[in-house]
Amino acid sequence: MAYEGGTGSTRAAILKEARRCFAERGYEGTSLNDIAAGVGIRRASLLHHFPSKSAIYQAVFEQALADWGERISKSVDEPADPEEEGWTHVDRVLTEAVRWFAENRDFVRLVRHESLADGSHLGFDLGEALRPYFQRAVNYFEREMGAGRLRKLDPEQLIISGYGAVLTYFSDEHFLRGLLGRDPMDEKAIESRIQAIREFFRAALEP
Amino acid sequence: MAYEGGTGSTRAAILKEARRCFAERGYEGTSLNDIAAGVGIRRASLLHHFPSKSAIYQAVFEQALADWGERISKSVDEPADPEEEGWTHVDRVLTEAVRWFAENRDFVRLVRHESLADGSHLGFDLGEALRPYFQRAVNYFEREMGAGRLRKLDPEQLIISGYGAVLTYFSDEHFLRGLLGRDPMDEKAIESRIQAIREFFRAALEP
DNA sequence: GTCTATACTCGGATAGAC
DNA sequence: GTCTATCCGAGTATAGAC
Repeated sequence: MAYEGGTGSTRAAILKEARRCFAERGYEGTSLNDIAAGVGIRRASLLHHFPSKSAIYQAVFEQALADWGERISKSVDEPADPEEEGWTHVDRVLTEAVRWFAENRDFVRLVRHESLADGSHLGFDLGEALRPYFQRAVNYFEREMGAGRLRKLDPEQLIISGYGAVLTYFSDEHFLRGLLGRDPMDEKAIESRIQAIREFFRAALEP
Repeated sequence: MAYEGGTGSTRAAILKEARRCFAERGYEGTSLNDIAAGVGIRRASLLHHFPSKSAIYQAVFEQALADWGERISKSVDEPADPEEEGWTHVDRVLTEAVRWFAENRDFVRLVRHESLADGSHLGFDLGEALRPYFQRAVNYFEREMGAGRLRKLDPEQLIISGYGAVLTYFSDEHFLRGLLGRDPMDEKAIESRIQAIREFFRAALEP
């Protein structure tokens, strides 16, 4: 749990703006001036709240991963018709996940920048940190495929493919705008994307 | 066509090393010192061959896109059993493409860094530059799906999904190593990946 | 074509006044 | 907690000798 002293609001504002900047331009592409300007304070004042640039980066990730963990718990554990199984269950979790990514593009771009880098700015390994979630998903698919409720495919490879197919759309906005010649992030486009992902995975997974 | 004067070999060495560096650490993460050290000359000497850092970056992309165009022509036009159609054709082109990406990971990482960025370092829009290839693929899928030789899905969305699923594996090496707990790029792992991609798309596309 | 030397800018970080 | 002032290193780019 992060320390919350006196005026936590400045710290929160810094984290918010830093997340935006790091997501947009990556670690090297973001300067303390960029963050400070967004918050409305001076560069030196940032370093009253955090000891260094990389400390800000790490704090942004701690918060982002906490949000992610909370969201996972909600979607996978909590509600859910208990008889929900096979494709119906996958479809619901997938759809909720895609909607969350669409609404949290900063998170997606942050993760993608870090995945593409060599991890030297983050104090820990992002892949290792996400491995428990990954393993849980692998176990789920193994069970459902073994029971014949989903088509038999390699679960690890399936999840990696899904990860790439889903996250790329929301991370590479500028590229897709050029490729498609239209705005890939307006409401209608995002809804089309969600439906396309659902149909694609249904075609691949329904036995 | 790029100018080739007297000692083209230094220029070529610079481009080769620059491609490696930009692919590994992106535009901001690469310094002229990094490139110069790899070539075995001094920073100032780079600027005898290219007017600026961004000019080197642009030249790297020109060359990379030329390689890409050449490769596309070979695989799509040239050989091919003329009666090859439907999934059989897609499978061959897909497999050849994935193998090429596996062997040209610098190209993949270069493209992904640029896709994730806002395009301000490149003199042109990468998405627009690739649009003709994209349109050609879209037209192909429309034809085959219309003829009932492939399952009907949205062609644009399908290609974007494939783009994300295929390229992510070869760009996010460090992340995948942490996620899987093993080397995702050894020969066996890559062969498994290729087979998994083929099976996944076969499941989704075979009518 | 490559080098050294240098100019200039920017980024991260610290010291100390208010 | 925020500021100004300052230090230091790294980065891009240029000038000019060899």
